[in-house]
Amino acid sequence: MLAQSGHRSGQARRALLELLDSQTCALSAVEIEHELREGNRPVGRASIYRILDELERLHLVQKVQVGQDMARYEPTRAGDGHHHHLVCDNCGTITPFTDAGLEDAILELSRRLPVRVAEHEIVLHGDCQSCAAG
Amino acid sequence: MLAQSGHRSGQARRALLELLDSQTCALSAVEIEHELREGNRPVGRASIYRILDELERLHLVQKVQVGQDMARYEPTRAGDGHHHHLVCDNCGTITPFTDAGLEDAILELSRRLPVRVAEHEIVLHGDCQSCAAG
DNA sequence: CTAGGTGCAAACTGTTTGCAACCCT
DNA sequence: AGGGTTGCAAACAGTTTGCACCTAG
Repeated sequence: MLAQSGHRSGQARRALLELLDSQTCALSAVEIEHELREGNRPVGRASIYRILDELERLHLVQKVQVGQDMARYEPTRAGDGHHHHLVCDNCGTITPFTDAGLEDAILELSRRLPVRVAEHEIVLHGDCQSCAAG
Repeated sequence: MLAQSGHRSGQARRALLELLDSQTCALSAVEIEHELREGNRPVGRASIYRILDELERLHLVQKVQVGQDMARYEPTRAGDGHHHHLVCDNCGTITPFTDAGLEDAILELSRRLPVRVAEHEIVLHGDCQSCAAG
């Protein structure tokens, strides 16, 4: 965890990084606060937002606006972890997925556009498996 | 404007629909309120949100979470109006774009996934033309 | 020792809700 | 006339900020 980009360690920061690293999909700030409290590493709300903001600037986490309510954050892993989200409009469940064809299309599109595309975020809306079945 | 899905007309609703129809890209609730006030058709904040919520349920407008702050709304036109958004991380400008390859990829992906995909939303992050140039 | 990190509580902002007045039909 | 519709203001939730304390280096 090379957050040595001119930053100190600090317990809150460490706890948050460990939590994020153990997660596979996006977490909201509230969920993070709750998880940390459960794990006996309580961290103030303010610190959570401040740290996440910092990590985002360092491109270590990405803020994703899946769903319609609160923001979610997830670590930007090297590529094997790259995925997108399917949100169930019925129950709100968020499911990650990957698709090579989609990535190719975006790559090609990026070349066509007269801008520098740094990140992309894809959100599919629909009914998740359990809701579609019911 | 066939909002006759069991709903009445009302001036606020009419004014909002007319405004949305004249726009080409997504508007935020605050922008909508401002625009309506400018056009001498002031509509209460609450009504704006209520109407937008209703229109979304009727699939006449789509709520898009572009950027990181407030929600934006735009009419769901038959297909010619379908587009996605590129948001400049530097100045916040939002630019619409379309890409057939992307749509194809999503269509194919939808078939592969074990869920019913109703809508999709793609947001590219990067630097817009003016920011990249500066 | 001291600059940066942290927690608390108050301030902010976008969104929602309660309620009384209003106006299409 | 009557129920959906609207506006106002207060309530909410997530996020941000001010400030005093603390801790890593």
